[in-house]
Amino acid sequence: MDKGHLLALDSSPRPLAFLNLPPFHHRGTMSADHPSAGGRGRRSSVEVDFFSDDKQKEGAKKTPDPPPGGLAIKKKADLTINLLPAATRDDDDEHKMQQLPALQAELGRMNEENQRLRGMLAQVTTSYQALQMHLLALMQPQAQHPIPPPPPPRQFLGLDPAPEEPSNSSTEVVGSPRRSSSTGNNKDLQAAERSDSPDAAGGPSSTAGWLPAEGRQQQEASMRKARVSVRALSEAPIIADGCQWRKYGQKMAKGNPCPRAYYRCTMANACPVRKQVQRCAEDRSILITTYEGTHNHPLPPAAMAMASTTSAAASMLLSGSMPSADGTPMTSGNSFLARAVLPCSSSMATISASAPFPTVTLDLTHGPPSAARPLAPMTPQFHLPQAPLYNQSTKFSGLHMSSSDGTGSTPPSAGPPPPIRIGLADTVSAAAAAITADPNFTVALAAAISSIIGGSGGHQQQQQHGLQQGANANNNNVTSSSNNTATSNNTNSETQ
DNA sequence: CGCCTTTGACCAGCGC
DNA sequence: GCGCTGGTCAAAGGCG
Repeated sequence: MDKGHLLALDSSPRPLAFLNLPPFHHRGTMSADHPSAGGRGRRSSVEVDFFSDDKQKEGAKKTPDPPPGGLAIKKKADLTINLLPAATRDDDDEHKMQQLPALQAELGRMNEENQRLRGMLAQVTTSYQALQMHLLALMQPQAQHPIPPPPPPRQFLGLDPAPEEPSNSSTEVVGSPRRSSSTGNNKDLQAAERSDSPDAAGGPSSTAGWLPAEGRQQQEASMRKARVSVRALSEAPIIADGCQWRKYGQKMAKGNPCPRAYYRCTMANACPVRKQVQRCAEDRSILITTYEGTHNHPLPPAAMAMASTTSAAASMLLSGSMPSADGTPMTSGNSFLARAVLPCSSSMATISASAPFPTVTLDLTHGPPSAARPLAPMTPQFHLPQAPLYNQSTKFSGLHMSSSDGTGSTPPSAGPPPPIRIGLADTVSAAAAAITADPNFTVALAAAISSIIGGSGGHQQQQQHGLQQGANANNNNVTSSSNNTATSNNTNSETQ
């Protein structure tokens, strides 16, 4: 791991905190549109401190004793800029003095950039919340509904940004799932489960609890269940995501020689969460796992990584995929924002606008987009120390939107609808989820940010906060618990 | 004995 | 209406 490439002499074992942005930072490209850039900053560095809170402390620790009476370039500047051997010698003061103004100016610019990025992050967070509120408003079609009651606080993780308790809900069951439940001994339960799943657990109906029945019907008719499909390189028959799953069926899907296995969560009695596991027909090393529904029970820490990731993805989908009449999801605003934040992304998240199940596909199988490529060697894989989620050669890449068939079996680039960009806030959510899954995602984030400097910056914890505020307001314990080790994955079935 | 997987059958949606 | 397909059920059997 060539940390030096990225960490800018930060030898601490902490997750990425300094982002050694591409050269344009040092050329002032980033500052071109920033009138305030230029040489006022005191504490400055070529490092862009996305995580300044920690970093400021760290920086203070690292440089407890600034050079006495000497150069104004202190602290982190020494760490990153004074790499020239000549500049480190006392007898080369003249050289230092020559460099000083330029260095100061550069440091100032960097500081400004840092501040600006932090400001952008705040804006992103704010925008996300605003978008989410806007989404909620949009989800009330012509219903002069009073201010919706806030979703009940939950500790559960799932695909629903704000799900409601699935059980003992007195609200009528509205909207029909993709198909009515079949007959059978347990069909009533199944029907109730399915009805609850979209209503209470399924993302699209997450807000249905407080929507008028008509509005809910419309909403469900348009959005139904949200799905999150994860494509990961894995030799294992199944992705260990920390949950307990029970296989209840297996089918041969059309167009894929590999069977599709159906699992349901068994961590709680009536947990509506299900997942499908299938190998990619084109590349059998790729395991496609599609999640559907929301857990109605607390999750072990190991499961929270995936849950938060899928939750964020579902949120991304739901908040950006309010289908229009022609089924086109995503508002133009979202698209614009997404373009702003992830122009470099190419293949991380895809969204399927196709009914009946809007689906987000997280493609963890590709290398990083070109913009992040220089950083790629830093994080070839996303190992999740506390959870086995991504420890199966899972790779992360960029974010982008396209269409798939909703089953997760279609490659992200496939599908008739044109690529759709995800919303900025959703991107933040997804990014935050990924960060939750693995701190190394900051590398990719850094690359994304650095490549689109006019777009967004990020503070890891703030993004996580944003995720938890928006993508899943209920999984506040994701971050804190993600450090715990849990090996509760008892999934041992095989797809093939 | 309980939990799980396997697997054939069944049902519903959808397209023709 | 029919066939295809996806999704689910449930009996049977395996395993610890």
